[in-house]
Amino acid sequence: MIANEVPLDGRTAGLTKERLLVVAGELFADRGFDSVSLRMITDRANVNLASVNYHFGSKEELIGAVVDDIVRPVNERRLSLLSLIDYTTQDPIRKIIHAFIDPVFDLSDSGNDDNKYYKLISRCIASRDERVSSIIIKQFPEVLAQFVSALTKALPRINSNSAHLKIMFMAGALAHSLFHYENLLLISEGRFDLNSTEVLKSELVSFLLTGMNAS
Amino acid sequence: MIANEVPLDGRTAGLTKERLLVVAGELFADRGFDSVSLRMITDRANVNLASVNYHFGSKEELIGAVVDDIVRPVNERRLSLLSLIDYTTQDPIRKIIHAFIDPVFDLSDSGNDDNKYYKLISRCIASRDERVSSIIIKQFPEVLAQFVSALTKALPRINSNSAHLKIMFMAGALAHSLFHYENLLLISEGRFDLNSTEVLKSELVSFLLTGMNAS
DNA sequence: ATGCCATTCAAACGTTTGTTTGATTCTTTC
DNA sequence: GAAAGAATCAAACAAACGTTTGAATGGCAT
Repeated sequence: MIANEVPLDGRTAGLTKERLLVVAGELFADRGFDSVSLRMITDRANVNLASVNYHFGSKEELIGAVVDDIVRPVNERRLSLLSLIDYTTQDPIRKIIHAFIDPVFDLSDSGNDDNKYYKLISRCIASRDERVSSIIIKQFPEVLAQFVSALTKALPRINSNSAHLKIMFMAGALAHSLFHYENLLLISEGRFDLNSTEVLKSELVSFLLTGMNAS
Repeated sequence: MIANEVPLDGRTAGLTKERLLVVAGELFADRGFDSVSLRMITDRANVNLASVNYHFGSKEELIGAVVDDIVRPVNERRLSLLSLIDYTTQDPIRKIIHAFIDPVFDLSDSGNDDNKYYKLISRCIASRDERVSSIIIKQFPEVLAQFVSALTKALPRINSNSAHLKIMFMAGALAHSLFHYENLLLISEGRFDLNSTEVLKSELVSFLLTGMNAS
């Protein structure tokens, strides 16, 4: 073995597949799923074109794997955080909001300024692409139902329609602001001191917090 | 002349171009810009394939025309409504919100349940596609700046960062809820009585109204 | 009627796409 | 070390794409 390649888990198996997932994620985050060809992905990943179909079966399944890889952990974390909430303590609504948005903000790209995970997850949340929403649609109704239930516990007087919609508003504000975070920095031309997403997050929380309590 | 085709305005000129814009808008709204081929459009519009390039030059310019056709009037209406606001009267924030969202909700598809304009405009708002955002990006900074300015007049204590972000939150909540309105109805399986977007709109307004006033 | 210009049309163009193939290389196992 | 299996590779595949072409068609002014 020449060993000029970095082994991942002993065998090279899994290395190519892993690289494809990573690189595809980066490109999908930047340009969307359709605009990125398999050749772009395999070139950048330094793997053979055929390896996509070998490891994943098709481009669609690659997209599915990339989306599932980022959406599933976020939704699992959301439900996990939600289940920990004690509704007898103060400010349960704040905790509900954090349960929804923290797993997204916590997607760290090791301090990188243009966080590919932010772009990718917000692209997924906002997507109406059949290939993406078919994955989202499997998980989101459960997530939505749980958060509606949580909101009802925290605000007994809220009705179901209103609760559903408020969760959607939250999802939209989250996805949109993260998605266009870069553009916002560009437009502002430096007038903005949002050097980290911390400001964005705290503004979002206070915005949502009052919104949730709306009549 | 066999006259088995329906004439529109005496001459056929303009008919084809108009039909292309309409049909392309419908398909783009449903499936996005990439997934829709020129052949789908021309088949459904009953026009020749080459007419797209004849009338618009390219697919990209067709997309641009469709997007501009829906985005420009909305933004013009927004600025127009915004300029009418008297900040000495009560509740200027409510008027700001209405100036932003009403032009979108007013995009009527003659009472059609699945309003193609809603889908299309929300797709545009949420899009990061270069071809779309290149059009959005020309208009939105001005719109954003005007609304930030308006928000500052209504809430003198607000800072610029916060104002910018709140406009983005509003845009996100608006686009996302409109975009997934159909899905929301599907998920709810009838439990929802959102038989019109009126409920959505009033919930959105009250949500945004309190959110804008957040600390 | 004739010539002119705009429009439409069927057909083909060259690319690019995702996918498949069959041979080759590497790794593991006995 | 040889056989077996997994993974990689260059090459080619058919299909779909946006675009272009050149002829055919239409209405309209002269």
